[in-house]
Amino acid sequence: MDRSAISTAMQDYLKAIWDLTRAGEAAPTSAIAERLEVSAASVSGMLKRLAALELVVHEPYQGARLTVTGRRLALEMIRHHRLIELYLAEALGVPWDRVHEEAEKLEHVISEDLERRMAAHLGDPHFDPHGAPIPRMDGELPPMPGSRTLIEAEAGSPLRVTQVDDDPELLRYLDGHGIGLGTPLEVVTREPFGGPLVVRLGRGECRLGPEAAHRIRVAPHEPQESES
Amino acid sequence: MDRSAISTAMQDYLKAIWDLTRAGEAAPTSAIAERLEVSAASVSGMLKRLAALELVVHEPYQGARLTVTGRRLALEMIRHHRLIELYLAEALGVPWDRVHEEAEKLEHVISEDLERRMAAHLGDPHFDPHGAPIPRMDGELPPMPGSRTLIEAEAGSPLRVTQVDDDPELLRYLDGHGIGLGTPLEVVTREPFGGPLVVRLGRGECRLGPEAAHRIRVAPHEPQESES
DNA sequence: GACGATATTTAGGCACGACGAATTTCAGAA
DNA sequence: TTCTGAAATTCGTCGTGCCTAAATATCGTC
Ligand SMILES: [Mn+2]
Ligand SMILES: [Mn+2]
Ligand SMILES: [Mn+2]
Ligand SMILES: [Mn+2]
Repeated sequence: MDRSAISTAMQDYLKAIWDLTRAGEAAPTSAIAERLEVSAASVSGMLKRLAALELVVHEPYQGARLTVTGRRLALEMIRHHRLIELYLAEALGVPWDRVHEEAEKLEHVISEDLERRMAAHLGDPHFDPHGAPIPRMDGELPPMPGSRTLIEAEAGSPLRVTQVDDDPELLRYLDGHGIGLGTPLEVVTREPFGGPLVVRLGRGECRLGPEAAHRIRVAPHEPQESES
Repeated sequence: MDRSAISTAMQDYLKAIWDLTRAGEAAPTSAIAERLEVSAASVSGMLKRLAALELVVHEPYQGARLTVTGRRLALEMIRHHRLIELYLAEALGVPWDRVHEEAEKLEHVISEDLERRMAAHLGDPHFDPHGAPIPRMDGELPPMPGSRTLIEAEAGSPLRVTQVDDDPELLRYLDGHGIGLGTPLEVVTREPFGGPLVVRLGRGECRLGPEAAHRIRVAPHEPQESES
């Protein structure tokens, strides 16, 4: 079973299910429907087809999980997606808020040869422009740095940005505040009741809404590890 | 009318019609069918749809021509195709016998922004890896060097290869003989009755079948124009 | 004016994926 | 346990898109 045997819509379903099952639980029909912006009826129908192909296990009313083959195909698409995002950003200077949309189309049509050439050109990278890990060719994910959401981070210790959400609007918002991957920062105060987070950035400070802070992951910053 | 309004199959029909009408005559249904490997009935049906969209003019039983809009869309796809071919060859080292297949899929999904970035990266090139002209953004074709088929070339004068056919098999054959774009050569003798062509290449000679020679275009070689 | 080549129309098929409405199942509250 | 609302599934249908074989029509030529 290789990807030419399934449609691009199926490939997108597999990606969504992979993501929704990260935490270990089966992916509910409604969650898949919301993610892909289709009706629940459409999802039920597709799950049946994917189950017939043995790409998912579908326990009716209990959600869906990927089979080994389904996961392989999902990770292949995710590898394509993230490699393409990084390639576009690095080689062609596409800004990080536009790479996702482009990759969403290209991921389904590049050949395995092109995938390998892009990876080689980039030095077999481990992370995409948003800090998400790029699955290896063998289907393994590179180890992630221990990280937490900016919401969960304790105030007063040095942090650096390790990952941000895909959403173009968020990315442009972060650009406007000078926040990118690797940016060192520190939580100054967290206002209660969903108030903004005050963050120190270099010498300045800025306020981030909790919606944004929830979509930024940070890890402890080790200043002695800086280079150049 | 922009390309997102038509399917990739329609885009491929427009490309085929553009190519078949190069010589000025309308494209016969059967020629389109052969080119795209579909039945004549399919072509008649598609021509009707394309005519309804005012992308072709279809005089029944008299073949099809592109309208101004149809030509614009065809040339946009051809520009994508040839730019992608060159980009893959130059930036990623994809051999010239594989770029066509890859471009055939990518041409339909890249954004206009990506098209511009690739072109800029390549310095707004005029020719693809096979020597075919790359339509400009405004839809004009760059001037071609005066050239003729190797079959038609007179023996005994210095020539250089300016264009070759897309066909992967031919391209690998040429690779095997050390023939590429720009290669200087000279026709030594032409055997009659469809016999092979004897060609001098550097200090060696080689024989080319007429099928191959027909698909290679050459122009007079000007030795004084060599650089480096 | 008939013939063979070419093209079109007709009628139907198939893959794909989506949807609304009706129905079924589940899980938690009463 | 029974009820009930949320979640999921099934059912019937639609729509797009493209293709084909067979029947029919047209064209150019002899
Ligand atoms: Mn992405
Ligand atoms: Mn996709
Ligand atoms: Mn080509
Ligand atoms: Mn194509």
